[in-house]
Amino acid sequence: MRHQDLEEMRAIPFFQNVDPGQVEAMLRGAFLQRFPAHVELIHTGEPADFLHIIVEGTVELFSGHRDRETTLGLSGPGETFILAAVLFDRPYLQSARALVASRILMVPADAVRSAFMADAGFARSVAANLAEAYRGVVKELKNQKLRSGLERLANWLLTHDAANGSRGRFDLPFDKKVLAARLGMAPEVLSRSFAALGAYHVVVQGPSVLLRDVDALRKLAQPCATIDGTSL
Amino acid sequence: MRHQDLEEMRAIPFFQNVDPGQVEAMLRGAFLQRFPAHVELIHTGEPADFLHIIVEGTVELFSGHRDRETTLGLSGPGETFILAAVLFDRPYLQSARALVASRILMVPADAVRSAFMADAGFARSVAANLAEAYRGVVKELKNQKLRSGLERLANWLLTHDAANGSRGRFDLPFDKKVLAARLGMAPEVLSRSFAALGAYHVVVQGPSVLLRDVDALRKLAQPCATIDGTSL
DNA sequence: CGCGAAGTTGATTGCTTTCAAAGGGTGTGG
DNA sequence: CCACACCCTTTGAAAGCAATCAACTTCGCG
Repeated sequence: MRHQDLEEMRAIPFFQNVDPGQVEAMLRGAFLQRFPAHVELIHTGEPADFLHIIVEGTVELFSGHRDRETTLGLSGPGETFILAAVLFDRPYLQSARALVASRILMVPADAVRSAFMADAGFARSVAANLAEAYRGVVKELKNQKLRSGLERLANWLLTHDAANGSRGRFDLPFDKKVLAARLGMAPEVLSRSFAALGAYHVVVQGPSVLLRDVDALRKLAQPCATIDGTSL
Repeated sequence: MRHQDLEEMRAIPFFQNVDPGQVEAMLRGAFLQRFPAHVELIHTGEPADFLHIIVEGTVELFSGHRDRETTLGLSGPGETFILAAVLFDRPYLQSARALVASRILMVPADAVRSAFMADAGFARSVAANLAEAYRGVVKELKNQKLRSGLERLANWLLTHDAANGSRGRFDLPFDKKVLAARLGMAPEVLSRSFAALGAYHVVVQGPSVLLRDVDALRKLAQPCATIDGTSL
């Protein structure tokens, strides 16, 4: 790894408040890898050899069973996956693929476990990361079980708009196909849902989205602090 | 708390490999409370004042939104909830109610946070607990999104039978209403699903379940290590 | 013996998926 | 530069799984 890269890696939030010696030890055996779009990074059921940390890009977490497949979440820069499996040497529960060309820091699992055992600061950092991840999945489970597809879309639009300056206007950050998967619906349903949101003055043209009546949309969506989170 | 109770509390797995001084500090401010059935222990959205540890009984984790309600999981003796919220002083994402009369150890949140900051062993114990909880929710999300109601029931039956000696015969540990909620379906649907499993030689009479053809059931259920877990 | 909750069964509705087909944009190779 | 292929997206039609509403039965318990 280049010196400049190393410095960038040390700045990752996950490594803050961790004994620098332990960070060095983890980075020593790590790879900073570039992956092209669509490449599968890890596969459900395999042993957890590396902790992955997204430096740049977007990753889709998904899993299949029989002939079905479902998207479990999207992750962006600064986020890790899949820490829980790496920590206790368990098989991955999810697969991951790069949605766009991405840079991923791959830290050997045993280096992570060593640091976890040796350094209290890192153990706390790990716990914080796991706590956030846990809360994220719980929110997603509630989102899925308590809302209709239309409501999930409405809330995603509001959350995404808020995260982008509340201008009531933005471009979708990825294909509608991906958004549909993120929201847990078939692409056809997303298309129909966008059409249905016309009644709430949501105007969609290609990737551009215009929210002309945020209040009406909010009334439909009923956003909720214990469901709507910070994930993509 | 009585001396005998204190000893029982110290034996909780969650407290193993933790500095005894920190355990004492946490237990000092803790309550060992008895709750009758149906009582709500914590409520979604409220601040996390206590870490709850189930000593005896069964607790249902659930949450509501608008006029809907969904069960997110069931927990039994030895399990904690909701650690993630307590650790970082965030609002509960889930509500909890006792399904049967239960004994719950309630540890003040600030005592937990103090121990977490002071003791590396406890920090690791917390991380382990969160990792298991995280994996549990991911499994549940996959169970919900990748399987039909009938498949969820079939797998629950197989898992529960295996956890009880694989005798192909057991009694339901709680009302069918609760099982339906656990599996994410309306009680009527559970009833119909049981009827449908007659074709696989599943015989149900009241609370008693008889699996007369485990192979056929397994073929339908297609159990999977990355979905089927250890939860109730 | 009767009340009430739990469970079953039937009928209906609705959300979502699936299958099918067509339009639209982009990139490549001729 | 155009033709074509391919994928994304949309729209239409049909089918399915599950929720809801309603009525009836069963069981436990006072």
